[in-house]
Amino acid sequence: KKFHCYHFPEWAYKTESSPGSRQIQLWHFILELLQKEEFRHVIAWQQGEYGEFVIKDPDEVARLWGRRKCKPQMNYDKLSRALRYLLQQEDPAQDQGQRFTYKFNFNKLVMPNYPFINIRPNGIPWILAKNNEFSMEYTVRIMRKAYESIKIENFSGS
DNA sequence: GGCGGAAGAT
DNA sequence: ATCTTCCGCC
Repeated sequence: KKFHCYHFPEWAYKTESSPGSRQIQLWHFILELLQKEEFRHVIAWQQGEYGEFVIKDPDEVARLWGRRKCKPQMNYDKLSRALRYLLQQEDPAQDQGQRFTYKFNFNKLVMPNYPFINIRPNGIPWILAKNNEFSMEYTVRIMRKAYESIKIENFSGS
């Protein structure tokens, strides 16, 4: 059976890419679950638009989130409220989704958290080359590499 | 189930 | 700022 999944760059899944030493952020936690095979019955990428995912077991996702944040009273009602805040923030014009489905906007949500990319207030990214000097060419090369790993890939499996 | 205002926590 | 909690409304 063929299905597709969304490839986000590896670094996006890593805990270290969560900004600073702050607490785990919701988008990052969701991405973590999405990445792991063992949670595919709980949450999974959805076919459709890029970044779309379905929560198959709302209670379980809420339980895991609550455990991670040490909030034993967490439930899907509260989790979904947080998700609504999160996704509204990245795309206020987002349509009301289907049941249990949400959509990440990778560029707006995850890209600003790329650990090596600095974003100026004007939105222009920059990366320092190894000699500690700014190079637009280097910046563009790294950005392109990051974007290339963002693609939909077909593969076989169960 | 899903939405979003309002207030509270960190 | 990023949720958490609570809740009325559809």
